[in-house]
Amino acid sequence: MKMNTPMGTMNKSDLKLIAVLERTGGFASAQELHQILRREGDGIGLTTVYRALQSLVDDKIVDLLRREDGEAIYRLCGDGHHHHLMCKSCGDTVEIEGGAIEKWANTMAEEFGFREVGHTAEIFGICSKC
Amino acid sequence: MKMNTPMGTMNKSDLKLIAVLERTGGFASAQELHQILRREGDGIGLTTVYRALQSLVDDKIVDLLRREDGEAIYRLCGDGHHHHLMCKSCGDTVEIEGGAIEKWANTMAEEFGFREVGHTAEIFGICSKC
DNA sequence: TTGAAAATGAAAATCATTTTCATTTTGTGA
DNA sequence: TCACAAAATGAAAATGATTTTCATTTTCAA
Repeated sequence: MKMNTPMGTMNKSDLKLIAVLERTGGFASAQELHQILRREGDGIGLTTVYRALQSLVDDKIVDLLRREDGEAIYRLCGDGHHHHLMCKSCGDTVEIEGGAIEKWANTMAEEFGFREVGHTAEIFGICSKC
Repeated sequence: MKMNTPMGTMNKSDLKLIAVLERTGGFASAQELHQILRREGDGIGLTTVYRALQSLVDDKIVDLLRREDGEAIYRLCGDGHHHHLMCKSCGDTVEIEGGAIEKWANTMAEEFGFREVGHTAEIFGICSKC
């Protein structure tokens, strides 16, 4: 059990959200996560769900992506930086290696004199099942 | 059942939006496009802007992407595919080539059996001026 | 035990986007 | 040219996710 996180604090709500995300194991929106917890008898409020997710994203414990309609969806991060391949149809996602992207981002940023560089890169399409 | 508007039958609003997108040449949200038109003296309504953009997206004349906050942003499809390097501080943006990304996206998608593949990739940091 | 800080949640506020609906514009056949 | 139906328009209301406000409860160290 982790006693201290390097960045930010971990409270009960954070842990609840992590637990649900672990259990469901995919992407889910804040609204969906809230419904799941409610259905299980937890009286947690929607506001708290949003706050917990926000803090988990800040601490890089969960990833935030977007559905096609713009709704935010969350998922536990594995260790290290990675990217996603998401099916537009069923929402299935695969975590993928992005070594080429890291290199590309750093090269470009350096070329234009940027510092404190980050990047986003996601691939989407239709998976073989759909 | 109504079919998508064929190239020949575009209405005034569609053309206005295309014109603005051509002129500004990058991404813009519906709200921004509306403001630009208003500023230029066009009394077009926000509803019409949304409707025109929707129909242009349906007709594959413009692309729809998402900002980090989930807001929809639009750009002409014809524009060569490129990516952006944006300053987190002043908002300055540089368009950059993404050949490496195209290759990466296609390779990954193929490996996992995805089709109709698209991708997003943006870099952000602090520019030299800031 | 106690008081301050952190956490919580209900309700209100925001904000992009969509829907409704009454009105205006446009195109077409007579 | 005229009449009229279909298409286009926009103001205002509705929607839905997310954020903010604020009063109350919980936690925790002194």
